[in-house]
Amino acid sequence: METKHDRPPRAMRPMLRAASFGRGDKARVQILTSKQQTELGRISTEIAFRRGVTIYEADSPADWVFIVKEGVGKAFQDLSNGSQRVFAFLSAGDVFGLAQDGRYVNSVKAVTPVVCFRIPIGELMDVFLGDSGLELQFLVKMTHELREAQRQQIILTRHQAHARVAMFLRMLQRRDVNESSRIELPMTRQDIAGYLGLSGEAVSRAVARLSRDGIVAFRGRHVAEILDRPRFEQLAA
Amino acid sequence: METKHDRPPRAMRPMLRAASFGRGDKARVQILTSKQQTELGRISTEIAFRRGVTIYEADSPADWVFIVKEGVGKAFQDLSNGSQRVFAFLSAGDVFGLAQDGRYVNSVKAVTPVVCFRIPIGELMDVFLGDSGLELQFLVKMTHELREAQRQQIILTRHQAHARVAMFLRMLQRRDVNESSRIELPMTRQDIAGYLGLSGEAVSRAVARLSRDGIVAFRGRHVAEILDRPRFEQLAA
DNA sequence: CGTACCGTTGAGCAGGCTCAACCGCTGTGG
DNA sequence: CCACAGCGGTTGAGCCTGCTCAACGGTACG
Repeated sequence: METKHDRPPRAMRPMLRAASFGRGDKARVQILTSKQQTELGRISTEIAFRRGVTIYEADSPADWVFIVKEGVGKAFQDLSNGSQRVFAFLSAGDVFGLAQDGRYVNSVKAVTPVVCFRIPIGELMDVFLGDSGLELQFLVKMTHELREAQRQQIILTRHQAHARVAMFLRMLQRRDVNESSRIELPMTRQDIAGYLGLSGEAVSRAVARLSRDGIVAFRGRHVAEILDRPRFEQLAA
Repeated sequence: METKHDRPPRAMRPMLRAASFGRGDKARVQILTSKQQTELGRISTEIAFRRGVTIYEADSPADWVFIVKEGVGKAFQDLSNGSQRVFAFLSAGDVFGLAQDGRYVNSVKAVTPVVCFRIPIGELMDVFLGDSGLELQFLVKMTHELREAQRQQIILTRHQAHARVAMFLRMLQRRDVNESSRIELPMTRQDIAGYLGLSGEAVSRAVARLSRDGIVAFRGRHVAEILDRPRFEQLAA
């Protein structure tokens, strides 16, 4: 390494790799301009982690955002059954640490030795809030969507069909403002099957089972009603 | 409905619903300020879709971004085996249509009658590009991540373990700039299992099978090499 | 009122999970 | 230097549940 400059050379500055919105690049490429790199570099510090080290734990206060410079990390959650759901392997140019409710949602560990750029979330937000802030709201929204997608990945790794359907119902319930026990399902069973990664028949049987077990009652095909909330929550947990 | 104003009343303006970064709200709430709503309203037009109508098709040119005002839609892809993977059910306050490479990645259909705010992508980008544009790159990145998560959902609904492992290997291969047939796997088999939603044993057996079938050779535990590219691509498709 | 498609139910099959034993590597302490 | 403990990985046996194929019933829409 020939780092003989006071300011880090180009290769030492943060990279963000992604496919862009516009026409042109389909590959995962660097999307920051040199100027943007400098701006990020100004507010970030480099930090190294040894292999196997926990970079942060889920639910801890989210004070920093990280960008991977080199090495590989994993973002994961420990599930109640003792297994571990890995959401992503993080490598050079990946961001992690964008939080929800001021806390990290995943844990992150170093799979190999990892070097990151660490950015105080407050300073990053200061940069973002420069103008109308509209864009920030879209960023928030996409981050939210990403978390939803991760939650859905958990659902998809659940094996029991009736548990998947219960999680699906709870998702719909949460989406409404009023969390009544009455849930509207405007979509078809096939749509649900496609969403849950099940066959249509499996959804049918799962619905029948929830009904038979007295956990959820179905008033027609598009309305569900939670009967046994404790068992429902346990299934959907 | 009492729409007697020239300018749409508050309830008629775009909403974005999400959980925010900061401390406070854990629920899915409106995140736009009144001013931001007005700004969006200025560049958007309302458009209604009848139930069952296709709002856009995957791979078609992405000229608009949509925000759901009311109703329910689904974002999906038709898979090669004839089934349909549903990535999300879209309801009030959801955004869709942020593209990759100038084209939509999913198809979207109206599950119920749907009303959307439709925003020309060019005008939205003009608003976003107001200042440094740094924030936009984060938006791009998170959108990219979301697509990755969706791709992973497809993997998770693949039943055959060796197909999942093949898709995983191809993902790692694509991540490297040089798409050589030699693939580094720094993570443990258990990490892979957690990522693919499989047991550790299933990963072992899948690896053994790929090896036995002459599709992939494993040089130690952390290096794979594609031997039969056609069959590999077919598996990972 | 008719015709699709959605939904339900049944029978049989297959692939992944669990439990369990064993191998091999690594790091540690006697 | 060697013995051992611990963990990751592999392999085997048996069970479980979701998929496939198939037939039938119901609903919604023209």
